[in-house]
Amino acid sequence: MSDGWTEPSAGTAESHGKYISAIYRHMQILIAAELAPYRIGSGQYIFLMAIAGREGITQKELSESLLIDKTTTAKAIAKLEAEGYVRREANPADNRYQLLYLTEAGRDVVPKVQQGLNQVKSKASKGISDEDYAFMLDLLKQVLRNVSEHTRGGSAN
Amino acid sequence: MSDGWTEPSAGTAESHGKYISAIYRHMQILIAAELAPYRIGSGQYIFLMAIAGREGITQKELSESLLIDKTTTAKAIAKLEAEGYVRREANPADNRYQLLYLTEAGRDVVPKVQQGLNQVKSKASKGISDEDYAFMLDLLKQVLRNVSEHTRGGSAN
DNA sequence: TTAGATAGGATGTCATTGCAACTAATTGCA
DNA sequence: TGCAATTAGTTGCAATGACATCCTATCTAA
Repeated sequence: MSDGWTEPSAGTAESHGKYISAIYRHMQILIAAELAPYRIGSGQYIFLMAIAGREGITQKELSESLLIDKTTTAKAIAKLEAEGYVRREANPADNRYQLLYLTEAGRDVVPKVQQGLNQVKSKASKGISDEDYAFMLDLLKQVLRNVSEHTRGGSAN
Repeated sequence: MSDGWTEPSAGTAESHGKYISAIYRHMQILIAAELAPYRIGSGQYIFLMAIAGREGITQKELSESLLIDKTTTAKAIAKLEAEGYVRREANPADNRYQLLYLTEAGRDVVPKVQQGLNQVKSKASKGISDEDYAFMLDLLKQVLRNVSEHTRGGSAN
């Protein structure tokens, strides 16, 4: 649709990449600002919420379900642990891995983080109907499936 | 709906954030791999294409139209210049501005980069009809408008 | 039992990106 | 005219995140 550069039939036209990237960067800023009071960065909240959703999860499982590199996971968990929100517990049956649990402070902060995330979500989805929003999520899921198939971290790391 | 954690009416339910972030990260990887032969990273291609779309643009204008911080722009342009794809020219009327142009090598590489981006786009949009894709883009644009309103870089940097 | 394979993690390095603070050039107002 | 404010761009620093590589613990097979 005329952006300056060409557009032969299907393939060259406007791509989601530009918007995905811009939205991602702005969301990072909004979330970081929202969670700064709890000393939780935009790179950690997703792990905190995932652990809240299933205590006793391992780093490997986190990496797989969030499609994030395991070393990134390791560093984020280390930060959450340093802040006192997450606790590691060696699995007595297999000392190679450690089970992740929330601390008291972690359990206290999770609802606040959830609220902050809701703030950001409601800002971001203003002017979009629930149906349209749900439809967009479905399409984004399809895109994610497509792109994660083509990268190393597609299913594991 | 239903991911493990709560969902009081509208606000807590599944959010685009998770998908945006995962798609962004995987796209970065795909694009970097696609453009590696030309020594153009995932952080530079968007500037190259924007300059191709309007030669003589300034860094300020790039930052505004791409919604990217001006310091990020400065660094990306420096890399493109170091690779010999972009050339800076001082504006004689106002020495604060530098006008950006493609070099010969830049003009040569642009179609190849466009092709690489098309590759990535077609991988990413597999299984999505043109209509649905266009609809998704519209929704993403709305989300971007929403989030960019709330950050410093909303209109400028 | 022990060598090799496997798996969870940790560490070092690099690219992308944003913010604070700075420089240099231009503009505007007294 | 002259100095303060504005504007374009740069530099230093920090956070996010991926990849390569290494360490250690566990498991498998000879």
